[in-house]
Amino acid sequence: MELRTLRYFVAVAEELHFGRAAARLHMSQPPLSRAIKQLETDLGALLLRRSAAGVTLTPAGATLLNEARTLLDQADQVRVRVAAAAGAAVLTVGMLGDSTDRGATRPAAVYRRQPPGIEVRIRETDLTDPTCGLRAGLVDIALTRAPFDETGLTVHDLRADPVGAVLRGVQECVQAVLWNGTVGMAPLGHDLPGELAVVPLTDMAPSRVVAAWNEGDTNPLIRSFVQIATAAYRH
Amino acid sequence: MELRTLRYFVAVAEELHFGRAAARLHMSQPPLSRAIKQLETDLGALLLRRSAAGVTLTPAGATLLNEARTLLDQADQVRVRVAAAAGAAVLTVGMLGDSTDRGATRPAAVYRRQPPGIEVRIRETDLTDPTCGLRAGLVDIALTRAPFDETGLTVHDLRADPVGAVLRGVQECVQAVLWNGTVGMAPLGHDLPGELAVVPLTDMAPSRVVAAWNEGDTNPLIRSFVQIATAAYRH
DNA sequence: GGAACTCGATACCGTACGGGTATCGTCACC
DNA sequence: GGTGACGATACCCGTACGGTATCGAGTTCC
Repeated sequence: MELRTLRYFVAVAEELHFGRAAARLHMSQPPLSRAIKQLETDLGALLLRRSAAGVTLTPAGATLLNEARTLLDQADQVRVRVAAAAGAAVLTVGMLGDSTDRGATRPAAVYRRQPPGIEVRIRETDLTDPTCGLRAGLVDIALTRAPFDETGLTVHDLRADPVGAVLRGVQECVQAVLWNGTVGMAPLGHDLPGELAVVPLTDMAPSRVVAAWNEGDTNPLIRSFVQIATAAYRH
Repeated sequence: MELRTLRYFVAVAEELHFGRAAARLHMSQPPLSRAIKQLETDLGALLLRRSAAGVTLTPAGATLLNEARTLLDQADQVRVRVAAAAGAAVLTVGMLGDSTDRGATRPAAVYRRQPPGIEVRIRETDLTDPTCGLRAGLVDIALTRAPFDETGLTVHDLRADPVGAVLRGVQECVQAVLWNGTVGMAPLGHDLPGELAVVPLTDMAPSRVVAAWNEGDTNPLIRSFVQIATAAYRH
């Protein structure tokens, strides 16, 4: 029973679907199945009932889901506390305007609960700099949207919004195409002003919300922040 | 940062000596050094100061020692709670008379603290059956002394007492050798009746206190009991 | 009722990491 | 300055983790 295995189990137990859980964990389904089975033999208990109707939790599985969540939370806090004891007490987060809603509130709250006051500074930037001042050293970590030039940066996917075309009417479309060769596009899942219509585009790569930081950055708060942000961006 | 790595760190932080910690973990020193270094880069903090005078904890290391201990304790309790939820609620422990002092009290106490009352039954046996009725199915796990016939059993070392020769006087020795080719021997670290003297024997394999259980036994309480017993036998 | 689809399990493979032994570098300490 | 102790380094090997391809069972739909 390792923390990684518990993360796997939590994913499966929350999705109740091996395929989706594997996608969420950025891995393929077979090793995930195997890991869960190993966890079951290790604990000596059946955790999941696999049936054609879907995956359900056994009593042991339900218990483990609760326990594992708190254990993983505590493990995250261990990282933060050690970082604080090591003296790294400030984390500056850069954000684009359009993701302000959910991105930073939760991680900031988690950090503020830590005993030795770690400071999280939020720096909002406009859309002209997708890296929110990462390269300039203005922020330690950026919550932003791909794609952008990733050289020298480490990028971690947080969420993939499907993309839709923003429309007002036929004339508008024609005008838009005439002007710059395309119609307006926006990630779905947001509320747009009332008179606008959005048509989902299925054959287009979804818009990725990502966390990015400078490749060699040793600030230990980055990793824990990414973990918390990952959880926060999953509704 | 995995639980295994944290166990490694706790061992080193408690021993303040890589070699002894490696011995305690039943592994060699180089991979242990490497694992600790990896943990340090993973956490982004220096945990230990290595100097010729010895190993000392940094502030970050001291914090991690505390945090890791509680996290590992909680991980052990997760195992127990899952086992309880799966319905395995009874563990019978067999013990030899001479190890009663420390073996079972601590694990039993830990188990009694668990919410869904897991029952730990203690069964003491005399020295005629070193496996305390393991093969007969009378107990789930035995705390006993090696060596004995280990076929079909899994054996886990808990402690290695150096062996001493028990003496009263020269005549006694001579008599003993004449009688059965040897003098009396006993593991050290125990209080013997006052008039007896004990001479440590250095060239003799130490007496191993071990936990043993039937090889295919799936009772999930066994593993957590072994972990707790291991900790309890280290003073 | 059979064809197609869904989804977890299985088989198999390559690599990476965790473990081992051998050895080095560097301090204390005679 | 020689020697011993101890952590770091170099190197090797086996396991185990993650990958792709495929199977098998169960549901759905025509």
